[in-house]
Amino acid sequence: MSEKIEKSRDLAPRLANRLFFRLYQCTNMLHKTGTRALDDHHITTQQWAVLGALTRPAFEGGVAVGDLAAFLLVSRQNLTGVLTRLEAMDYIERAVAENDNRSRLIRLTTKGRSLWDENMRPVISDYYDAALRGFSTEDRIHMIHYLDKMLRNFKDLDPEAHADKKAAE
Amino acid sequence: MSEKIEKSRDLAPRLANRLFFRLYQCTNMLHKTGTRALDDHHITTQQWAVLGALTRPAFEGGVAVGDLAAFLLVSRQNLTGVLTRLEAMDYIERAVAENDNRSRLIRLTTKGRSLWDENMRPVISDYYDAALRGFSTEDRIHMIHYLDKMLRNFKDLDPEAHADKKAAE
DNA sequence: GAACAAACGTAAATATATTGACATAAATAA
DNA sequence: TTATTTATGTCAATATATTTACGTTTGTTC
Repeated sequence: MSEKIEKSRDLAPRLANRLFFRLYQCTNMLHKTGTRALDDHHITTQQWAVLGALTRPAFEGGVAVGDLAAFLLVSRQNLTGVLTRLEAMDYIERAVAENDNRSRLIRLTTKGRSLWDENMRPVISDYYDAALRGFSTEDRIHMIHYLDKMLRNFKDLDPEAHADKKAAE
Repeated sequence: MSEKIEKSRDLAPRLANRLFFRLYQCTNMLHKTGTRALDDHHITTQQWAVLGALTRPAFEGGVAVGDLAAFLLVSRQNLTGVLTRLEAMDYIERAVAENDNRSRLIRLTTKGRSLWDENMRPVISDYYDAALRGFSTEDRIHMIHYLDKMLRNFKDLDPEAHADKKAAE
């Protein structure tokens, strides 16, 4: 009995280590294979994330830079770089917000919308199918649940993230 | 009945999208909060991953650059950069392998070992506790299982990764 | 109206990320 | 012995990442 307790106490750090290492590896592969999947369209995974976010109905009228950074959980400066390159490719545009002259609303252009709907969507769909092969619907839901929970914990660790608790999907 | 089937078909892409977006966000936060957790020691998350890997018993005698890159699933060139900075801080050393003069074995220095054992370990432990708050042992095991499975899928997607299927933990 | 705060662009410094490519030395295969 | 392959360092180009900081404009509070 006390051996069992001792064993399970010894197990937890190893599991945590293993879990985060796997997460690290998975992410490395996500970026590698994801970017490659969209090579034909010269879109990186971060650009993919931005474009995907902009397709959301809630962002159809445009989203402020700061809000988008908070949603994606990246720094504003880095996002600015990504946005600038997407703008250069005519996939997004920046517009002055009507109710606040300081604010810039980021939104998809027609070209960007077309890229997403006609070029990226099918590739992404195939990619997801391959990456989630063998995952049942229940598996997916469970994994989302775990990632959700972890994300909440990360946000609790980060003082700046508290103001953005509303950034739920 | 056909409505139910239709509904579950409609659900899968949304779940996949949601899952990968969560993964993306989690990773962004992992790097952000993880690096900050080790600010006192000026260690980034990637350096953490390298140092952690080098503490493995199997790598005690040193590990070749290419093997380490394959283990961590990062590019050789990027790893070289990380290693060079760790070497500059005297946390690792490179040694010519005995049985192959072309090969460089990467291993922890005494200083690196001490950094890991005495400085990083406690911080990491606390960090993991916080990041995995509310996760039971079973949750952790399931999460690892899912990540394992996904990693396998990613590797299947990547022609170069096939040679490294042995890189299991 | 003055003081303060916020939104964004920008700059700087540092670290990570990839791919493609090349050169050199060493190991392996023919 | 020669031809081929391999391990690593290096180069180049591009893209992402963070933090700290500053400046300008605009909005909000007192």
